[in-house]
Amino acid sequence: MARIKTDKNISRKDVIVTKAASLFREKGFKAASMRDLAEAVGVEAASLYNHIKSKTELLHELCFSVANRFLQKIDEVEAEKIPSIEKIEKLLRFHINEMIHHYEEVYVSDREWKHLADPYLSNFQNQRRIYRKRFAAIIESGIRNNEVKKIDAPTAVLIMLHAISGIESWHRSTQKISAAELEENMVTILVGGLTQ
Amino acid sequence: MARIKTDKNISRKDVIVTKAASLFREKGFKAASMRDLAEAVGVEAASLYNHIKSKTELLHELCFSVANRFLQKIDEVEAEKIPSIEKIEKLLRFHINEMIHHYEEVYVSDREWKHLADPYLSNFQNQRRIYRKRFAAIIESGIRNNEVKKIDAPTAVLIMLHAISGIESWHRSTQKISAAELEENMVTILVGGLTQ
DNA sequence: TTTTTTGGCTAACACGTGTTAGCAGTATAT
DNA sequence: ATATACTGCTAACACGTGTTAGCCAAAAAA
Repeated sequence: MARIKTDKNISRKDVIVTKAASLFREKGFKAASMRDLAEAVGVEAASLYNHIKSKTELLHELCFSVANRFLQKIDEVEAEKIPSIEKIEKLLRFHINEMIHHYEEVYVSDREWKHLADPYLSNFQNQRRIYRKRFAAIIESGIRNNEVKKIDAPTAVLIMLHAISGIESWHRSTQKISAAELEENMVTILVGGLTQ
Repeated sequence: MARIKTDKNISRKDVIVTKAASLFREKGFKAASMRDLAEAVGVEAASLYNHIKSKTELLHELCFSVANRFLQKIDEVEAEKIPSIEKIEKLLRFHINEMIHHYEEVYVSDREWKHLADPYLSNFQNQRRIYRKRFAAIIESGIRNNEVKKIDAPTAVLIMLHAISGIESWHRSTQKISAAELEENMVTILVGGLTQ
């Protein structure tokens, strides 16, 4: 009988959620089956249900744990007393690092949230919309202070967030530049595109 | 008996492919069923098979028709005798307009190609890789000519392509700026991020 | 050691999937 | 008008899905 291996402080459920993130990223939520997941965990499909309620629960957990981290960060950044352009750069760097170091989760949250079921779906979409508005507001205040070009703020947000999701390609590429280089290049281009 | 309606020069297959694009975009390839598609077309599921070979054939057609348009465009742009930065801007504007006016197809090609089956899958990935290399080469020549900042070209490509796929959010948003404004804003930020 | 809880297993379910076979109207060409 | 090619239908298939029930061994608690 093959038990799920756990270290201290990592529940078996956490192991499942982590493997699920990896699988959902690779195949997509719908295409990844519970039998696939079971195999990845080293157990029979039915056994998973000793630890989780449903397949969608896995998606909830992934999506909201990511969303919460971003909301917490924007709370923190908004409260700081620094120029808007620095706030933007801070958020940007946070996004980049999340995408680099929590790749699978962030990617899944970004691409697979469509498959959430209500009420989680509406909830998630709301949080997302609000987050983007708050980000846009920072940019607009940067425009008012002449720190940022006169551009459409929602469009700028859209560009930045999606550009960062391109780190997916970096992860998959064989000849990677270092994470630090990647971060600097992205900041150079994106902040450079806003300022002056 | 409810026939599929067609105008002149539009085959019933084209009608199906178009509806498929819309459905795959909305639900994702795996989650969109042939019965969904049939309903959208106004027919029973089995009837679709008088016009198409399989569900994946629909995905092939969508992915490769988009890919071919982009390859054709980069052929054209590479051949022009203009500064690299202008080539970049031309490609950028082409991408933006494709995403604006052939939204569903381009989106599906971008997000759902994972579900292609070999040999189409390898083929598509190859074309994609080659396209990005050619794009990166243009940027690199721009760097050599001091038209473009010293940045990592593959990273710049990744940013630009993914930023453009963010037009998805524009399509879904209720308060849209005009397509022309969107284009100018994107070019301003992205080209601005590369130059100087 | 004994008892209880935890976590695995097999078997099975109800259902949704893509697809095929065979048939019958309908449009098109002769 | 007759023949032929289209294009729709119903019925059915084989299979993969998420999930539950019921059972038993192993770990944890007593």
